Amino acid sequence: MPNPLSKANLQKKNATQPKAQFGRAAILLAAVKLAALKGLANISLGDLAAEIGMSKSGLYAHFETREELEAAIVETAITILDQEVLQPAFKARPGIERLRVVTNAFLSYLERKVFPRGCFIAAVSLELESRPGAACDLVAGALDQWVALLRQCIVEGQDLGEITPNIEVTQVVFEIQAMLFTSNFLFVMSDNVVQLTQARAGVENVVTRIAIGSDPKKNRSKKNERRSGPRRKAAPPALIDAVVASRGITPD
Amino acid sequence: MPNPLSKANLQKKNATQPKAQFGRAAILLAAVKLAALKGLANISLGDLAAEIGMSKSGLYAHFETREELEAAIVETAITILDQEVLQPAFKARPGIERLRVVTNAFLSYLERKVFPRGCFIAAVSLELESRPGAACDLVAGALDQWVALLRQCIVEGQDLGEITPNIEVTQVVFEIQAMLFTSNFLFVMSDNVVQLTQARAGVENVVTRIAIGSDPKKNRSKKNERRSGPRRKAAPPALIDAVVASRGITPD
DNA sequence: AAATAGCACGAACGGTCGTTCTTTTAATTT
DNA sequence: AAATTAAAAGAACGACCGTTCGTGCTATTT
Repeated sequence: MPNPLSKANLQKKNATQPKAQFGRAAILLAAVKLAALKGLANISLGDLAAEIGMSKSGLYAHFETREELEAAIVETAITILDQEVLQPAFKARPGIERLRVVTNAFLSYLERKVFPRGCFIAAVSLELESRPGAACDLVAGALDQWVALLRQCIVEGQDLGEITPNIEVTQVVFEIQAMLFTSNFLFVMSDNVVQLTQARAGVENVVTRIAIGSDPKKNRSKKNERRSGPRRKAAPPALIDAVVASRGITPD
Repeated sequence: MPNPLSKANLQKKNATQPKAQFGRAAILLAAVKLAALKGLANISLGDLAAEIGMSKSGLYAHFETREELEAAIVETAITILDQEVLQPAFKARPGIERLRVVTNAFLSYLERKVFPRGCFIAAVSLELESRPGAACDLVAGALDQWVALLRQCIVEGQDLGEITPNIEVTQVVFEIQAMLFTSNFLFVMSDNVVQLTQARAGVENVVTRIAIGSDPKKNRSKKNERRSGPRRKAAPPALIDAVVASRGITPD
């Protein structure tokens, strides 16, 4: 029933506007970026809508509720982390080699600022720990996957004879995680790549301690120049920005 | 000009209520606890007022604005951290001994849950990093103090001949900080004291690597049974709860 | 050509937020 | 005893929040 007297009809505009046409993916990428900057709980639908240039109510064509949006944001971020860090690790050779690949992949992912404020999962995990729901379950699963990958590297190294069987694997995993996790924190706080280098050296110190057949006296600086070397090129632009730009969205 | 017809007069209650009488300190302790649970930016004046049983407007007798309240909260938390961790460290003997004391003090401060969700400074530092102001400056100063203390321990150890002069002090500080910081994160996430033990072992592994005159072959499990032992007693109740209770405030 | 379905809009809702103002009460000072 | 002061209450404000609703475009399907 078309009503020619409706308010909307009275204020009809030229009707030649581009009518942007957003998709779930474009919204989610902007939302992930915003959530990384301000925290998952601190994004408002108004801010998000303004960021991508659409109205608040328009968002409800894609997400039934705010909670569903948050879960979708976390899911998107986990997918990015998976592509950036976990997948490259799974493609690498087992053992210490894989450990070095995951280390470099994670630090590169920090250096390139795939997320504007460090690892997204680390940023939201503390916040979500006290707020159960779908989003919380997703990050818990991602954290489990992450720890399992590190543990797998150590056990593989033991099976291959690279690593002493006489260690507490859990302790080693803790120390490696400590290097990477703290690197994330300090790099965000200081924006100084030295924090990334120190994490690399810290992991290497742990590896030296548990490795078999490496002279424990003085081989603490080189030794990984070719295997994990090709990853040290000029950093491409941050993933989120790249994808968002490719869709013609101007975030700011 | 007493107005006997005022609304307030009409709903006058028995007027024998205790009229609690709060002070800045009592308000701040409850506020610190609330901020530790929900994040500094996520406390509302209404929640805080309800928590301590007074009205929102009553808070404005003590704090001119919300920002001032936030700064005061951070200042209070820093004072607690200082008393719990830094002061005991400064009283200890220099060098490795002091490093062990600060390590144990920090882990004990986590275990006793002085703050309900781990180290308050660590929790709010990321949040404040993107929100300049008085509160941000305070945590930045506290972090600097913390790093300076760890560095001081290492340098002292070198001067005393306990630690090899042939190391990069900054790298060692990074690794020690990594153990403690990650312990904080994982302990909050899992509520499992194993994370504290692993941090202690991790620090000890670093110390073993840089120490002079310690047999690097097999002394990786005991060796700190007496020096840092006396601190492993039954944990007293959390500081905040204790102080709040002593003032007769029932938080929940 | 007509009907349908998916996006996106503006307006409005009830609720909560930080803040201000006025008033009452209790304690202290004069 | 009167005056002053500080602590706290209570009501109200404008702004913003998530959400709903009715409507209008535009492209696809019938």
